Amino acid sequence: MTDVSNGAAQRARIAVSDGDTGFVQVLTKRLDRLGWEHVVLTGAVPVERLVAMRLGAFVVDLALIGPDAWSYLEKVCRELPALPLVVCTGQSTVAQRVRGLRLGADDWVTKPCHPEELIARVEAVGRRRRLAASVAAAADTVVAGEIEIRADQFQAFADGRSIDLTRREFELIQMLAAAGGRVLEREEIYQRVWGYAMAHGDRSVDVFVRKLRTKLQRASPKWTYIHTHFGVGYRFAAEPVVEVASREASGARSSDPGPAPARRAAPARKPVRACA
Amino acid sequence: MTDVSNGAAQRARIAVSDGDTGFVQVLTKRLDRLGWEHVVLTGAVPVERLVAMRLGAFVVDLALIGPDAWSYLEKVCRELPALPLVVCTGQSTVAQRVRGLRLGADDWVTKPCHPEELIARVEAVGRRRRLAASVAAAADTVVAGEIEIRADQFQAFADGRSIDLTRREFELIQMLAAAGGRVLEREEIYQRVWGYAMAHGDRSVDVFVRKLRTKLQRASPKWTYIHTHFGVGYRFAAEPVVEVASREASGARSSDPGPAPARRAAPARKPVRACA
DNA sequence: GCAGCCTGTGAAGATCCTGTGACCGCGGCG
DNA sequence: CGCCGCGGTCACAGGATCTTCACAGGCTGC
Repeated sequence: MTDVSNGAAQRARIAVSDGDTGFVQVLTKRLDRLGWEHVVLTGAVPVERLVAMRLGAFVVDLALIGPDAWSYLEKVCRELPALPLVVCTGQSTVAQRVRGLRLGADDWVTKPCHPEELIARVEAVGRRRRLAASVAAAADTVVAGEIEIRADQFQAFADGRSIDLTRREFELIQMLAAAGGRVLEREEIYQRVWGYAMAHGDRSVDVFVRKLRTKLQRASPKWTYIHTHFGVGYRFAAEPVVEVASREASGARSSDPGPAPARRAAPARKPVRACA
Repeated sequence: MTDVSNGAAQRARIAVSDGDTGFVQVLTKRLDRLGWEHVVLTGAVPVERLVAMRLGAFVVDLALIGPDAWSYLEKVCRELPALPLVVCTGQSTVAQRVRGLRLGADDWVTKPCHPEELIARVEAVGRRRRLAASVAAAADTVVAGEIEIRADQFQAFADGRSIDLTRREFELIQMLAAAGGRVLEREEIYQRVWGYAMAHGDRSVDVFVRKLRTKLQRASPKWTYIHTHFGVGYRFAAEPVVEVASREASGARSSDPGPAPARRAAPARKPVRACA
């Protein structure tokens, strides 16, 4: 299982990537006094290195990144959704700020800016949790039921055969599988897989879940992997399909409606259903 | 148990407390377009009312609150630590902003400010909160009697098996369980779970309590969890079903839906009531 | 013991949510 | 240039869930 993270929290480690050396100096002095560990970066550090740093927060000046700033920002947000990220720039337009925030930045400050405020903002962002939960599930392989999700191949396999997932499908299943059986709301799923805020009414998640289910079912008919929680979202968990003697029933969700006084005791234990 | 705030919910509901009607108008129009539910507040709304609103975010202009702004802010942060809070003001000094952020505000924007940016910031805060919540969710499990209420699954379990609660049912039981054994009046329950004032004569709470009792009894027959306080409301507490050694079962108003129409048994005593 | 309000039940609709299949635009490839 | 795989959007249909009602039985207060 991939999952989670470092949870523990040594001292807050913050990375600052900014071109204004004077500003950085004042800032680091202040951080020192507060007992924060800090790293000063001087350019676009590859995301993998960021992951390895186990940061507690990341302050970045887009100007220092160069022309690829946006894609860099997007990548950081995608790979490290749990990393508190504060963008710090000189001039910037409303549109830029909105774009950055929607991509996943947690805050955006415009210089000139008082170091104390920047620190307060970083604190505010990371306040309630000190988990550099690197979803960096990146390098490993997850096995669930009959399938195997290999990050290094961007593909999932059943019984050794590729399931032929497209890129999005793969990202979706990987994200779900990495959640460790928790129910994830559509918005969270969207945010993590697509990398930006979900528009109201967007059904993409549902559609891809269907595509995934179809392929999974074809590859591994005896198991169900993605469960719907009505009114909430989806949950990933490999569960064997309990088939009551009947024939059909690929459907899965169906068995027992509820308070129904009649039926009961068919399945010795709860199989697939979760909530709905 | 974290508090209820915005469980996870329906459409994002945001409260805006700002004196600049023009700004508010533009903002609400924008929110409408995005499909967000919104409430406009015109002054310092008591924290209890905020709790009942089940907000997904709160934008507040300190100037509108008056001289007690700071203590108000502090109170809101203390009572609703999970509520995404964005302060919005006209002029402000670095010291004020730092103070506000330290107190618990998630962001602080200074007008003039483009509505779009404010919205993007609110979204960013909400997103961050949600991620944090989902990680912390694991710890958010309440156990009572034989059942276990898991926030990360939006579901309750008895003996490891899902009780198949629907979303509302789950929110209701979670809310009741979070009350720590206090008797809650219907109105309060309704406010907290549904998020708005209960219409006179609305029986929804009763209906859902029944549904819950039915499912709980099916899953855990030896315990009673929801107790009626006649003329008052309901109280959640796991109590073993008192079995009178002899024949009849304790009458307990929630006796048993199953065999139903048959038994009646003079209730030797009412085990359920407490004070009323 | 009686009248009157309060709560427990069941069931019928009204609503909202998710599953589907079809359709479109894009970009890579032959 | 046409074909094809992939992402993304729509509108519709089937269900699941939520509300609302009407009725019956159980408390309370007198």
